[in-house]
Amino acid sequence: MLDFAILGLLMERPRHGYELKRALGELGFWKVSFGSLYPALRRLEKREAIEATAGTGRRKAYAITDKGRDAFDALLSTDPEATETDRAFQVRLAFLGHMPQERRVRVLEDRRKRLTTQLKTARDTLVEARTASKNPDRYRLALMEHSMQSTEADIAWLDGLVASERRSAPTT
Amino acid sequence: MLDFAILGLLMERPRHGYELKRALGELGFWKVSFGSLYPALRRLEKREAIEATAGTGRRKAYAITDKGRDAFDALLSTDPEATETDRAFQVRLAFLGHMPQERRVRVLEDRRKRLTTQLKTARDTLVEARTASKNPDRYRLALMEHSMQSTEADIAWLDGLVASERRSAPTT
DNA sequence: GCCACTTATATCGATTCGATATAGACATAT
DNA sequence: ATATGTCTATATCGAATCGATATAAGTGGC
Repeated sequence: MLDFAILGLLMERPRHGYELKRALGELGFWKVSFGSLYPALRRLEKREAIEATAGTGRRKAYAITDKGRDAFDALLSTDPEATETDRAFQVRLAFLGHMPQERRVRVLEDRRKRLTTQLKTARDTLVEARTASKNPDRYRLALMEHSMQSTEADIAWLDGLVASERRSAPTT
Repeated sequence: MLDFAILGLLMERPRHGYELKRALGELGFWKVSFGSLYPALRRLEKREAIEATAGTGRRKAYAITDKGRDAFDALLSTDPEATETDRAFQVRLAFLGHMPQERRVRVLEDRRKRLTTQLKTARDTLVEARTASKNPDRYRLALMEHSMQSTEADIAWLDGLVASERRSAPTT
């Protein structure tokens, strides 16, 4: 997954390790650690998906190779599993621009569907926690509520994305 | 961190592994995997912080020991590092009820402060991404905006918690 | 020159993940 | 009754990721 993210970022232009970390971190949902990043770069080098050239000072500039581009395209066109992580979705979203428009909408709506299911489950457990007089801890209740609110906000956000997607190229 | 969460849940009553997974999952912010859970239980057993007794069927009921209670209290009264993870904070929050009231407010406000800083940084990078005419990818921008909105929502939520905290026992 | 700070690459051990194996319990259909 | 399927439950494997730390080069102020 980190590999996917790195390949995606290198699709635009070469970057060195630290810069990749920064670029990923700026997206907001994943502060990758060095302990993840550098081993990932080694992995990708070994697979010949990227290659390092000397940069300024200590820097190593990594560039994506043809093999790497193929790997990226393969990952991009693979449909997400039902078990897809939040993080995996967000990485996918970061590179949605590489997909044809109708697939983009599909990805967004799939995600929406999954979040909706998740929301229903969360709502049920919350109701159950409140009714069953198991007098649940106050802060635990707050956490459940907050998680529900976040999911609701995520759904609304996805709706916004879908809408702007349709605006930019309406489907018949 | 998982160890802390497990100890916290077992402070109330004995539970078996699967139930711990469910209880944690219901809080919404962490779907622990089996691959994390069972090794964690082994760790805690080895440290004699918990002990297993036979339950119904295949079940093993885990109960916290005196050593475990001590360990939990120690973790609870340790101040969070500046580098504290989202997840770590939420675990801490789940057991905030075990703390004296004035410490609770402090924890919440510390967290608020950190989120505010984080928000400022995020806002800056977003502005920079938009202005510097690096014409950033549309979806990457959307991710940044979303992450900011989430942080804002989190802050508002924390404010709510602090308010209700003060209501329930105002400070002088 | 010296100090502090930021940038940058790297590695270590431990935690966590995701997938999978196994099997008992229980309901429903045949 | 028995086959079938679904849910519960414990467990393990290899790999990804984390968090802390080491190291050193570059940068700016004094």
